[in-house]
Amino acid sequence: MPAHRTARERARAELTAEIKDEARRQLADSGANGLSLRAVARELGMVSSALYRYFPSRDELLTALIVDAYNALGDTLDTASASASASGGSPADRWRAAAHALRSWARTHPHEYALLYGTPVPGYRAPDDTIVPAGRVPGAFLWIARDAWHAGDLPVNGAEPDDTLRTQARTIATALDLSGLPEVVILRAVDAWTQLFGTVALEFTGQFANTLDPADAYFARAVELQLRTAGLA
Amino acid sequence: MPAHRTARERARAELTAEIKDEARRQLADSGANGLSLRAVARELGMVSSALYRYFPSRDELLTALIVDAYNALGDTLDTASASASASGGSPADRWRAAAHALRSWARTHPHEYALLYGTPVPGYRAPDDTIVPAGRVPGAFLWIARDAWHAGDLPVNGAEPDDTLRTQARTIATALDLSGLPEVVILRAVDAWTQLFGTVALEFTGQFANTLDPADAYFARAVELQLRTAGLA
DNA sequence: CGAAAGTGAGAGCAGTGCTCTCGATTGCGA
DNA sequence: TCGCAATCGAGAGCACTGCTCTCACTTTCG
Repeated sequence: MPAHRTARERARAELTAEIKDEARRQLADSGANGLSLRAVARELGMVSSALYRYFPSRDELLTALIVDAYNALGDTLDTASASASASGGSPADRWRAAAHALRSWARTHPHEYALLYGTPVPGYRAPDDTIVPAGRVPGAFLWIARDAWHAGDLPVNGAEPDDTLRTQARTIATALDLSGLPEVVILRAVDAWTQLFGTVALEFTGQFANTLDPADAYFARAVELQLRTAGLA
Repeated sequence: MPAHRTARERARAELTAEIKDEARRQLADSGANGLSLRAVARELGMVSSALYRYFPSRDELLTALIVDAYNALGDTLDTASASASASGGSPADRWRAAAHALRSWARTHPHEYALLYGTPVPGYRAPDDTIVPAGRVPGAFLWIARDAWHAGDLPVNGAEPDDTLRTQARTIATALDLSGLPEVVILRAVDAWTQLFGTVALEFTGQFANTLDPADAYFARAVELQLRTAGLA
């Protein structure tokens, strides 16, 4: 990012960032439904119509926030995974660290988590700019399996998938840079990711209320099951 | 439901039902965000303020729809499970039937599914009237495990849970009428339910797009994994 | 029969997303 | 350096929302 040339461009970039910051702030304490363009503008001391020079619609603003949130979550997971690795942890330890980081992020950023994995608000749309950052989240976990495989720590077993699943596994492999991994290994890692996601999603939507309520113990147990599913333990 | 006494009571019950029907219709093609009290009233030929005689707020209307949706989903799962059982299916077959029924319901009722398992919109609320019907959904699956256990089809193995998990498992047991089941069996069934939910949720929120896109094959595979997790296969 | 409760209509408040017009400012090419 | 064009903020306005309050009318029940 080079120094912005004209004063206008600099001002525009700054204001765009300020708008996103204020929007993130409102998102954090009112949720996506409560995010109001007018309120953002008000808080920034400008009039609402001026905001449309920067974001053509409320949905575009939300999309920008979604991309940022995916990246923030991706960074969090990468950091957790990397630091577990740096301190001599096994692939299983990395998975544990990343899994707990995911749960923790969801709990500390509920509205952003909801933005990513909650209701796809309007009529089913998946803006193209979101799919790459979105992939970083499962990626953080699949990459652990990849590294374990390359280190020879991962057994190849389990039923051979059929053709459909094989080609879909290959699609995942190319999208997430998992070349060389056998399809079975990929699919088992996906299975484990699915389990992890399910646990977090159930807790998040309150389905554990009154039963598994402080879900710490169950989550820890679920992570161990994920490790067995993925072949990491 | 006895014949309603006064004409007023009858009219009230009918109108309440009509409001919910119209609201459900709007929900089905606009989503929860698009549900407008005024539009419902307009469609019913009444004025918006009159609607508040029947539902004190938009949220109350939504809560009523949520309860109905939980029950509709619960009925669907029960039916699938029961008919698999009636045609001589094993517990595993019942789980398969119910699991596919769950996915199918989610796909055919996306907005209602989103209402149940999507963003908990405002600031974390779980109206008490929803928690019993909500329990029917995991219940439909845990009851399959319970029946299999009583039929002696379910092995008891796996690591013994610690105290926290034991008592939480017992809470689930009393809430869902699973008396007699060992905690390990309950927890393994919960694990399987978590996996199932995760698979549906990931597909639903579009996380499989461009990778596991027609998710039929992967879902079938995931169900088999659930059966092994629960000990049903 | 008459009071009390229930009901619908209408106006109104405060808020929303978004559009359009109108000056003012800025930037770039001639 | 000057002038035109692009960009920008402000303001008014449209069509909508949830919700409240008042007022008249009807039903119910003591």
